[in-house]
Amino acid sequence: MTQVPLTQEALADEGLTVRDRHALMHHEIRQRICLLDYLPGMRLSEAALAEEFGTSRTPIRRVLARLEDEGLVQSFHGVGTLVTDADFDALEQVYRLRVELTAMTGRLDPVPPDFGYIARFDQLVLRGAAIVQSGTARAFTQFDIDVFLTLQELTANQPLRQTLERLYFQTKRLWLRAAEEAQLDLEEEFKIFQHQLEAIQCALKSGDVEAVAHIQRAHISMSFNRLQQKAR
Amino acid sequence: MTQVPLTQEALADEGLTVRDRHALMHHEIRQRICLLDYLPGMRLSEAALAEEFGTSRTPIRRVLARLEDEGLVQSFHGVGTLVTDADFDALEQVYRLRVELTAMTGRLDPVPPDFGYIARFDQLVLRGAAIVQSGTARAFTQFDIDVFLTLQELTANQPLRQTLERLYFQTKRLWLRAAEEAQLDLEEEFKIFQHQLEAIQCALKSGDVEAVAHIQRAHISMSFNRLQQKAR
DNA sequence: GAATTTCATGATGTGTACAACACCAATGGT
DNA sequence: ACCATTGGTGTTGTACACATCATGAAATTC
Repeated sequence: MTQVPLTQEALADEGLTVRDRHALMHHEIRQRICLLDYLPGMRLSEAALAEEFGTSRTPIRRVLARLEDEGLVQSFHGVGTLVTDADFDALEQVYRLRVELTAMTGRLDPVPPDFGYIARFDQLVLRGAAIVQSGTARAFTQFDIDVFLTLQELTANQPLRQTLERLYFQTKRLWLRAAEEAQLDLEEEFKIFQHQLEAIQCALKSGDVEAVAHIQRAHISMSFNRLQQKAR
Repeated sequence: MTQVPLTQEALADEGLTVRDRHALMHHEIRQRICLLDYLPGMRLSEAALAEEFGTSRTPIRRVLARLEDEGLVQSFHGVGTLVTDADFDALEQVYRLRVELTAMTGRLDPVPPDFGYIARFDQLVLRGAAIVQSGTARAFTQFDIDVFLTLQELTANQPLRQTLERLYFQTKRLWLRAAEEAQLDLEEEFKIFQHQLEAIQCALKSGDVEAVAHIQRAHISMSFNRLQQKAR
């Protein structure tokens, strides 16, 4: 798989509204931060990003301002826009809130999965099996993001989804960072995640959205515990 | 109490960093929306706001973009920036999430109140008593905002506070709107709120932050129920 | 030689002109 | 009389020049 400049192509596409272009750039930069392409502390140049995305600084600044509100970057006048440090203690609060909110997805406006959804999830399980056998930490994270976004569809509560998305991307960096520092047993992590996927798959087929939420909650909580253990 | 142009004075103050100016304008415009100075559907002119705050459109646009992320306004190219409609059904989700999250403030990183905090809360109770006797819906809402922000200090969990603040300002308009449409018994609402304040005061003095959270939760839930009843 | 000052450099923040777009009223044709 | 077209007007979105600020290296002074 080669690194294609998909963002430039996508932005060159016509028929995109202003909102879409903004969302695309936001999504792309956020993903780069969470995949550690942009490491914590790294300086993001507005001018460089503007050139890359084929626009001026103004739209880029709007995206960066949003990312700043979301806690992923921080701008300093005269210095630059820096990727925030994924501090463990500070993110513990985010993790704990995520755990509670995830459990809530089963109670607040759950969406019963239809056949198409279950089919898509089956595809994800297959893709996960491939990663267990031969996958990098980065590919796994990318996969984890896709799974998360798919599971988000099971809640119709928009503010809950929006909040969970913010929290997810704030914490996700922590895992990948620990993995790259070899603090985590990658193979074990893959297997655990795959087991979780299969459990969710089972719950989905019985239409039990609340069970899906509980499985997720347990997984997030345990994942954080493993992280906490290895960090000390 | 006269309408003083406090924002212009505050913005004219030196020694304010860029962040502070941004926060001031954000706070001011958000408050105007929630106090229904800017009614749902009303068009906010960037140029007019820029002139009022003594700046150019650029910083105003940043504030409006943030308000758009928070769901209070929505911008349309070539049309304008409109205050979002406080739709009841859509905000029901927000209300329900608020109820759950408020209960969580007692469990996630509660902050035991010190003597100074209790003293400040006593002041609030006194101020509330004055509103019960002779207060407008607007003054009450302003008071409610201050109480909310004070109670927020009882949680050290930053993301939880940030989330609750978003949700609070999204729903607060609904109450004031119903009150102004005379759907609510104002005097009754005042008394109920004052009773809640005194209950919280009692809980604070025994240092039971979790009880404070539960009282809040119950109040928010009941307040929404009264709103729901009167709306039909 | 070390401390201090100065200044060059590059970053974000701001102001402003212009482009893109939506709305509406006036106008012309049918 | 009605409809389509067209242009005027006001809005948000974008590009760019400039202001403001922080940083570090170089020059200067003691």
